[in-house]
Amino acid sequence: MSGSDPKGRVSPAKGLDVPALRRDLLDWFDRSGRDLPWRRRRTPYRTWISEIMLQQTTVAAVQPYFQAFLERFPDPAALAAASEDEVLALWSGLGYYRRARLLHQAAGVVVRERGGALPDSAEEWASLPGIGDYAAGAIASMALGERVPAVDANARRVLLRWVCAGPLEADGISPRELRALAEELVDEGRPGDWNEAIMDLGATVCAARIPRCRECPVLGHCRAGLGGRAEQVPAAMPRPGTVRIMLAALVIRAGDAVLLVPSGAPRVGLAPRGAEVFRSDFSSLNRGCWGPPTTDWFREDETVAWDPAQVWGPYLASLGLPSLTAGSFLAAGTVTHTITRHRLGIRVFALDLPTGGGGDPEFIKKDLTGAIFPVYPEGRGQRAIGQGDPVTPPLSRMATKILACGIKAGG
DNA sequence: AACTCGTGGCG
DNA sequence: TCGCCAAGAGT
Repeated sequence: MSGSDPKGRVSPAKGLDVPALRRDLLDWFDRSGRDLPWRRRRTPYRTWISEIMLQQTTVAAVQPYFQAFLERFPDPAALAAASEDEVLALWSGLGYYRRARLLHQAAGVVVRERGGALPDSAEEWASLPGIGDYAAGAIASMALGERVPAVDANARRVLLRWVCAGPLEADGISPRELRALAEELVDEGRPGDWNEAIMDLGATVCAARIPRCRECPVLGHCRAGLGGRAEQVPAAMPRPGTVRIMLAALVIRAGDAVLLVPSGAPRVGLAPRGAEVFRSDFSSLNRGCWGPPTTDWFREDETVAWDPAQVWGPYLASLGLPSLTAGSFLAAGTVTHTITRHRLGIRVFALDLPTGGGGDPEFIKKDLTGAIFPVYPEGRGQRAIGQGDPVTPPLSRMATKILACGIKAGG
């Protein structure tokens, strides 16, 4: 099954006409490659930021974040000098917040241990936090011209389709063999363009579902495509099923301020009767981001009643707030949100505290070691909730949804 | 080595 | 509505 090069060594190229394949794909890339912000001006730093943001994230979602991030942090020194909170605030809504924390850590390493100079080889890049084999290869090839592959899910799918007629064959190819194939194929003169071309092909033509083989510039080189079995390669990996979860969140407002607590803070609020705790440790979820206080996550059936006074009463009493009746709470509605495989139903309650008395924001801040931030009602000045305000802690999208629900219901 | 970590879009 | 997918890395 393996081809051989002119010196007779076994080659992993599996009979591909490598020169013709390179020419056909790069010609297509020159004609049809995507025009993306990080390609307009190629620098190692810009490539680094874009590659981290693009992990498991669509191009459309990344674009506005990329622009704002580079404006605020134009170089590694600026990024390293910022607080983690500020980095996370610019990441808010993008998801996978660990990426932002590792990026910030890596900038610190670059400044402290390398005098601010970014690595100049894939091997050195791979030693930085948050940089794996893929990102190291992508940055080194695209921004430094090093002849290394960048094997992400796109490249893996494209290469397997080229050399395998069906899913069983693809299943027989080890990660080592795939890596060897990828290394052999990288164009000597244009390694970065080659890697980008494979990813563009995978994103726009050689898609995971419903590949558009009739539009493919390299169909003639593709065993799976020529056999009409591209969609079956590689075989889908089994995934854990989704889990339905319920929780409640409390939006405590005092004037134009809202109470926020760190995402890893202990949950507050009692379990509704009949609900089974699914998860109570959130130390690794949305780490570094803030949001309104919430309960644990519960499994429940439809009959469970969430009485806000019962759920939140003891918590509020522990803060020394005056006793509150059920009428003090506003049932703001239910928000749905998905976090990886968890489908959340969030019952949002709002509670207005009188300002100027025992329940003013400073009082809350002191007793909860939480933070407060101003609320901007929807439509006023076109500002999202808390976004862009220097006192605003980083928020996850989940927190933003909860706040929007509570604020909207409150008028 | 399986599991975790966010979010939005699409068929 | 729902499952699948997207420029992965760390543990």
